[in-house]
Amino acid sequence: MATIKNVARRAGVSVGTVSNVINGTVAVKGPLRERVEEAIRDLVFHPNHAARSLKSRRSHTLGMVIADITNPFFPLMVRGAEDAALKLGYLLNIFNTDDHVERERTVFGMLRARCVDGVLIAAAPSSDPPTHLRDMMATGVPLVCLDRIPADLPVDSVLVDNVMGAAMCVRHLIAMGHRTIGVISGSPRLQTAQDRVAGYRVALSEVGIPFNPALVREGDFRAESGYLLTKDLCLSSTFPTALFLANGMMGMGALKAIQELGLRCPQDIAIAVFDDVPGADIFRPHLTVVSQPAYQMGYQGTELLIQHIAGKIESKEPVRIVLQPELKIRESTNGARPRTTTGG
Amino acid sequence: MATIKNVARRAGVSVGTVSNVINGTVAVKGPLRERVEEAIRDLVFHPNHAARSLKSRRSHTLGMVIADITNPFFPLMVRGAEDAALKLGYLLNIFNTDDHVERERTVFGMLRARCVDGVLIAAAPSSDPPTHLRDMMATGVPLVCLDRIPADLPVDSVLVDNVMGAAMCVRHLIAMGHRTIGVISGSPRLQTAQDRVAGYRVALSEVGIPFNPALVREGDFRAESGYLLTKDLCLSSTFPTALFLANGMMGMGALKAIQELGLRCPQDIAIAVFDDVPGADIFRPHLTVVSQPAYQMGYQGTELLIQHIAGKIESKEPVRIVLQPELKIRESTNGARPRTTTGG
DNA sequence: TGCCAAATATGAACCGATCCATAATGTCAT
DNA sequence: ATGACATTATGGATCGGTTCATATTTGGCA
Repeated sequence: MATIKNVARRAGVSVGTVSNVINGTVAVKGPLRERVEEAIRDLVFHPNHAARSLKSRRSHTLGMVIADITNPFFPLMVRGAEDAALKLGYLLNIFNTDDHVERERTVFGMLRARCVDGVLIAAAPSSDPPTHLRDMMATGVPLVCLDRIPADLPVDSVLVDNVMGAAMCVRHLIAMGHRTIGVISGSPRLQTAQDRVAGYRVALSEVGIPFNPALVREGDFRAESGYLLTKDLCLSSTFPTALFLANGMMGMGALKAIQELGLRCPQDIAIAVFDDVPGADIFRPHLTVVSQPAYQMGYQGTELLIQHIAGKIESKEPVRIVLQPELKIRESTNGARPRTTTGG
Repeated sequence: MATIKNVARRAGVSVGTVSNVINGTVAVKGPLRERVEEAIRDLVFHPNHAARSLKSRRSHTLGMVIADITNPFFPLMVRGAEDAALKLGYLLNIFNTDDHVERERTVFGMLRARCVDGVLIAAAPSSDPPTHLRDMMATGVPLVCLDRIPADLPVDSVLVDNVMGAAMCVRHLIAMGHRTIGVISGSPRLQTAQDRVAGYRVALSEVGIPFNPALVREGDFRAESGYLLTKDLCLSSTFPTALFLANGMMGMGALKAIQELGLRCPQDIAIAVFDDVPGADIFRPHLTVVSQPAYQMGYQGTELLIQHIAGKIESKEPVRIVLQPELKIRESTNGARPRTTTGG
């Protein structure tokens, strides 16, 4: 591997000059510059990253901490973050924690040893105070939280407006004439799940429909629970004409349940889902969803983080970027009025 | 951040001794060792990674080059690689190239600058000779190819036995009594696609069924082509009783086509698919598949790479690990004999 | 033409580890 | 007690960049 000294010798200049050409710290002009650039090309010189970050104390590397890349929500987010990072000259180190706080702590130790310039994290839900996040920030390493914010931590974040997304879904169902709308939520320990139920209630109250606890089921964001609870709800006495599922996997489960119950969708029961699902465009009926801008979340989170690193943000207040989900109306809510209104 | 000098001063020893304690290069004994360890703990000392790799010329970092993390095949592979890397004290840098050879070249430049100790790559298909791979190897950076091997390159690799997997699928269909078996393949430019058709032919020839070109359709590994070609094949004069789809996305498309044609699966037509698909366990009929050990591929590829880095492999011959796919018999081929045999 | 300030190039110190030649210490036989 | 040898600790050179104080060149003006 060619070093900066080789380049300097070949170009007949000092190492300092080569460094200046590379970094543009000081303008190097005319023939000198050309000779240096030629030498760099001839020797296929790549500045040694270790040497560079040793002296400059910046690694041009970001840490990204997520639960699990095999969870279909994360690849898009990671891709967005990576595209932004690469565009701005940074590189991403990805770590899976499976939502274990202990793994998070371990990972943070590594990030520190590697001198990452900043950290993106979709933090694990935890009742403990997030001391490792706080410590990292105290060390002066900028942090951006994606999707979830730990309680009581003044930190930059990029979020989806879960309340709004859920409300968009339910408003749409209401606009289609539904009045008896069931909801299958996630664990109330997750802020995300709480917000989506809140959005459901907002939409109902806007048009004066009273909240009916008998129409609510608490799931766990997995297909199986969507399947079981949809059956449960459809076989109960308060039979809904429409269903709002708080996440995509449960939406798939609901679809399966409805098929097995011999119900037609949307004629017998309409379905709207929070979160798009791979394969949703293959099976009938195509699901009406609000889709989360996961790619955007990764991309904008990374931009924000790098702005902080570059010191381009002076505000002492934590920055919060709230992204709007997008309602995609498809077959599962469309083309039929509810039974109770028109007889479907 | 504490440095090794701080630790040395605090423990009242030389920096060399601290280094020896950390790396175990030379055994440091008794009270000295204890004092050093205590100082390390007190100062929460993490050796600076940049300094370390500058001097030692090893970064304990691997590059991983894939097409696109949002393609559902890759997350499992990445997760496998990451788990193996972390276990062995390495860290993974992931790069998406979208299968563009030019991006691959750019990425290889970065990998070089970062002094990665080795590279895992699921190489983009290309007609050009893979000079960047060759150059990287010539520089002494070990390389392991995953899933696909560039032609004419003697390189370590971990592969799935595509011929065998396809043959397993088709043998199973034959065992269920089918004789007229259609195949929807991928682009013949992909070795993978070629191999899967080869496996199809192997299974047929084993039992003396002649190969019938009229039963073959060339798809492109996307759901849409599976959908269109399944309709095409089912409406053609050589109506198959069973179908082998060369990848998962096309399998989803086939399922949709069959539903729309009003055919029952497996009674009217059986389906077997290469490659598992997310959501395959939700929709009926559940698809019979051979699933690729993507996690294993990442994990074992990384182990192999690190063995090479550690110089534990002396053989000059490239190592090739061939993983066997697993046949998962589910509803789409089960529980019914083909029409032509039993009248279904 | 000569002088001074501004602009530009130089090279040595430095970042924080590793590693090796050398020094110091310890062990044992004589 | 002493020399010979093995064992262990030391400290300085080194990796390849960046950076800044200093040296050199350039250009404008009297």
